[in-house]
Amino acid sequence: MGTMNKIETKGWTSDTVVSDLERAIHEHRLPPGTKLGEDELGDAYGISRTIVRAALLALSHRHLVELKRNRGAFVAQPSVREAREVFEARSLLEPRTAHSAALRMTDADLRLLNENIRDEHAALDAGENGRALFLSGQFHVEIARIADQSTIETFISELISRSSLIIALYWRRRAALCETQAHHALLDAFANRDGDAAEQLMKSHLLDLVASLDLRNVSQPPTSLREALQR
Amino acid sequence: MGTMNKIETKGWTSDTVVSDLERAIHEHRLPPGTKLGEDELGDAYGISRTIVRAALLALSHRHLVELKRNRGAFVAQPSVREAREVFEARSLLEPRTAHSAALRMTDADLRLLNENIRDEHAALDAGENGRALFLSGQFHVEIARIADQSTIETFISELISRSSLIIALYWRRRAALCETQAHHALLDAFANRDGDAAEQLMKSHLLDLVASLDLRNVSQPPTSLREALQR
DNA sequence: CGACACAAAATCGTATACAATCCTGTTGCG
DNA sequence: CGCAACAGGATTGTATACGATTTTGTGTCG
Repeated sequence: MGTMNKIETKGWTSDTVVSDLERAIHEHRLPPGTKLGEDELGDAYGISRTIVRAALLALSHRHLVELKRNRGAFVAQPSVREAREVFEARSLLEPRTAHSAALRMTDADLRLLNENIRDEHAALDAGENGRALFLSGQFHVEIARIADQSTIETFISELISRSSLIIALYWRRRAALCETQAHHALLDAFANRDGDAAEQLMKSHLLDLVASLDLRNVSQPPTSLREALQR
Repeated sequence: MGTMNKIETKGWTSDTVVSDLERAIHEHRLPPGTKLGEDELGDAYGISRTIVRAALLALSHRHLVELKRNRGAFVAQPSVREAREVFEARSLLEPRTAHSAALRMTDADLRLLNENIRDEHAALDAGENGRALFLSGQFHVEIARIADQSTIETFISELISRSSLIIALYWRRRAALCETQAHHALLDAFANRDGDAAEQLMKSHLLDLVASLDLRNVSQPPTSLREALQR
């Protein structure tokens, strides 16, 4: 367990490390609370701590990693409070953005979204739950891209990644097919260029998501004895 | 002009440097396009380039600074496109947030907002336009704080700072008193705990702001010959 | 005189060295 | 035997050194 293979693809820059780590976090290969040692990451990617620190700094600005002074970097563990805030922000941004996207939707965009849903289904069938979760998030980011709002896209992208952490911590049900259903309904609205329908569907989709979480405040700060054994 | 005094307050950490620079940018003491040399900043604050780079990285993540590889860091110059996007994002976030804030408003909050408006007016009278602009932005951030949504507050705070850059680049009118008027109207709605009114006022306030900008696409990429002499 | 080539200076990119802090295991004392 | 003090090791924080790239200045040739 102490060994960590080197990723010999070479050419790792700060940004690519960020993308790689973000994806690993998003796919739950790096669960909340995981320690991200600087030397360890440096060895893994074959780069010095300088680049690693820049990457960790970037991830901390996106609230995916928590930096504790003189203690190190850890995959973030969003609180119940933070979870509610993230979905509140999403509910302000995503419905209206879906509306805009529906009006700008091209056939190529529709094909892309369709492929996304197909891949997600395939991943689920193959038991690759992490990849499915990632693709599910990409669906939402893609909508912001189609809406042609890169600033909002940046925000949504961050919120999606944080949502993945929230799901890792607070997911209740195990039935995961509700996701693809909602996305399929959205796709129909997009195909019809029906902005109002898309907006409404996105709104209820987000409500369903929150409802599928267990956000009761019970045992909120249980992570008191130094993060409850780091996990 | 080549001299730069050292800021001898000591105890500069990465975050405090970020705050200091962000405020300077927000107040237009550092106009868009200004070069932020690493050695220069390091000397100014009495810290090494390591900390400076961390600060510049943070500012670049907030889109207040643009990093050009092997060229250096520059105060960002938002494009017309980006300007529209920023205000689109604000129009999605701020009205509903103002609604929430109105319902949670305490008397202490009202006093704070009132003081803010008073200070802004005083700054304007004293000819401190930069400080007035900063306070004007703080008004909006404060609303998000009162709404008790720190995630949204972070987004709005970034958008406000970026708006300051946009104003520096695209401001049209010189009459600046429209600002305090709108804020005063909002304060009234807050005092009445009237969420709907606050939401509506915020929405039109943002529309007024956009209307006061000159966002015609004419001469959009005039900054072609290496940023048109860096300014 | 103008254009190109080359050299020098300045600035950024990355790695590494050293200091500071924290964690852990051990020792000594009550 | 239990607890506190201390020492060793590990990890992060910061500064600095060095290499890479860009910019700028200079000289030569057409």
